[in-house]
Amino acid sequence: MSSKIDHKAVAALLHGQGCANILKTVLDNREISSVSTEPLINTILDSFSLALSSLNSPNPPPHHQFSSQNMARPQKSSKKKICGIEGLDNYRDDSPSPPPDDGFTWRKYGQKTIKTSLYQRCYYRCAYAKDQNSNATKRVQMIQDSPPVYRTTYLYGTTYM
DNA sequence: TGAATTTGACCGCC
DNA sequence: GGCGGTCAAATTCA
Repeated sequence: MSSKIDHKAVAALLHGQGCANILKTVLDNREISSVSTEPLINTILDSFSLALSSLNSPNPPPHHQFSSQNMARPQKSSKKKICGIEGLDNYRDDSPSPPPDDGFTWRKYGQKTIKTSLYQRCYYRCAYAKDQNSNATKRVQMIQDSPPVYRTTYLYGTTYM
């Protein structure tokens, strides 16, 4: 039980670390004028809040991006072909650029044109999913062209076979 | 040559 | 039947 919570906390911390790296890159490149840093800062703070909440309580905290409530079709995504998963969590992040390094190594396994969107959605899976017994996946989709906005949806699934 | 990516097909849910 | 998500073979690249 606690291992599940630890995994979620670690995942949230890694996500926050990745966002911090992105923020650092943005600041290093003086991209402040073209890229808003506020969403990144909020994401970092949210990641820490999520991690702390995961450590303190098995129940996820209310969260503006913790998307059970904002996901368009959360039931479908959580049911599809993900067998034996407990505590499947979604974490959504809208950024001006796709995160180059968010703490995980991702391997792309699919790309689809979404009916309700003009842009294609890319599907990534943790490259070490088997080693870490993790079903973490993420979906990256451009939702806006100018200025570019990429919606990254993380799904942290832990299997107990 | 091995690893990563691409892409069409398949599966299950609504 | 339509759609989104995943699989797996084919292709590309270092």
